[in-house]
Amino acid sequence: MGQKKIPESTIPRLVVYLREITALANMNIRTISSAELGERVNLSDVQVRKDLGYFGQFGVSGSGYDTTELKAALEKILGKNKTWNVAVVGVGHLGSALLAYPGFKKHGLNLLIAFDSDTKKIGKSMSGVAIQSTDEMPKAIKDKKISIGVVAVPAERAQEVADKLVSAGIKCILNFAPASLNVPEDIKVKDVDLSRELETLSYFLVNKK
Amino acid sequence: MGQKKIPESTIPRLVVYLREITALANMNIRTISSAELGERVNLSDVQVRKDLGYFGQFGVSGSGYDTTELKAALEKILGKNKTWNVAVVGVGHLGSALLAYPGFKKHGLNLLIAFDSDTKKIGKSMSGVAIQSTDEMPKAIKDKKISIGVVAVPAERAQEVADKLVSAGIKCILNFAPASLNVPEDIKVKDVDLSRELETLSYFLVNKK
DNA sequence: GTATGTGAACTATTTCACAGCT
DNA sequence: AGCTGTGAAATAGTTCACATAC
Repeated sequence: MGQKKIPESTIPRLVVYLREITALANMNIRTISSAELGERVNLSDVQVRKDLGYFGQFGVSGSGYDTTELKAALEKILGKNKTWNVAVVGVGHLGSALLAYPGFKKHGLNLLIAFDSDTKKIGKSMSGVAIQSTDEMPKAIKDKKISIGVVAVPAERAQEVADKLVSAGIKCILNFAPASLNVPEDIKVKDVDLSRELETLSYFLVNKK
Repeated sequence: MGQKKIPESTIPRLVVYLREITALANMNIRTISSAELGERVNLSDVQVRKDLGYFGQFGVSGSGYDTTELKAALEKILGKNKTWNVAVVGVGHLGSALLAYPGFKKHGLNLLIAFDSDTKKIGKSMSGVAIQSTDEMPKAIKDKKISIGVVAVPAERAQEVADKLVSAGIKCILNFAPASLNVPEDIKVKDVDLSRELETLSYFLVNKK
């Protein structure tokens, strides 16, 4: 029989649990209850148990969760034992900051190539990542088995870049452009949209009691 | 009678509508239907109408929405006629990129001060923003009427910075640290957490059919 | 006694279906 | 005819309540 459907919102919470559990394990804390864990990450004890419950039974009644066990389980669930190849498209202000960002490697993501259409940049390399012409994208993405494309181009060019990434066989897109990308159902898009966050805050400030 | 409750998730969509409507108005397109607008931002026509419906009746049966009218209405709703003062805490790699980011001003947010604990930086200024000692935070935040605090310090220091911001009277926090901040109910926190996004993508790649 | 795991109840959000306006 | 606005239905997600395990 099929496992019950896992809410979308559970996944980012698992990431948060893993972060906290890792810190606890490093402090040599052996077990933790769902209530304590929840308190540390501002979630209820039930939420924690429900989220974990979608993936198995990791706890021990009466004492809680073993931190090293739960850490291992969460790492497995989140695919931290696997690595994926990443390409960044657009080496402007943001793009070059991303090339220097250590977080990709830290999360099992190999930033293998960058693309740009500026001939002054093509052929050079930044933070150890070679910059190629956008024209070479389809071939390079296939050759290097890239699964994640990072869109760091201006909004006007974002859709066209997304189309190219998709047709080259990318599996998901991390989109920094303030644009709504249109992609096939089976492609996952994660928007990182600072303007959106800022205006949401502005709404909150205007409308708070 | 009170207006029906507005879903949290409606607000970021309003931002997206405004972005699209602004582009349409600039292209001298006068009216648009909810179906067309929805198609452009990958949402259903009903979703668009429901979202707008929480704030009033902006459309005309049979023809759709007047772009300039809707633009004005959305700008009002999102508080784009107001401005707010912002302080950035932590002038490291990310913090200094934020000081240079033009998006704050573009969205009506005045980045007035930055704080850091590094004595080499204190007293200097970057991208036109003066850097003060973290010790001066409470007073400076009150004096300059800062409503938004941006947390750009390492995870270990994030909670302590958040506490200081809150006790200084800040209204909301934009948190770039990979940490779960604990704040009073009436303070709005927006997390911008790249690690979280990256691991979510990793989960997606591992678990896709 | 303490804490997990989980159906059932509840709440939030989205989608449907259609009445009503231009 | 074309499109909005909105109650009602459906779906998704969270919280409650409690049986069960240590």
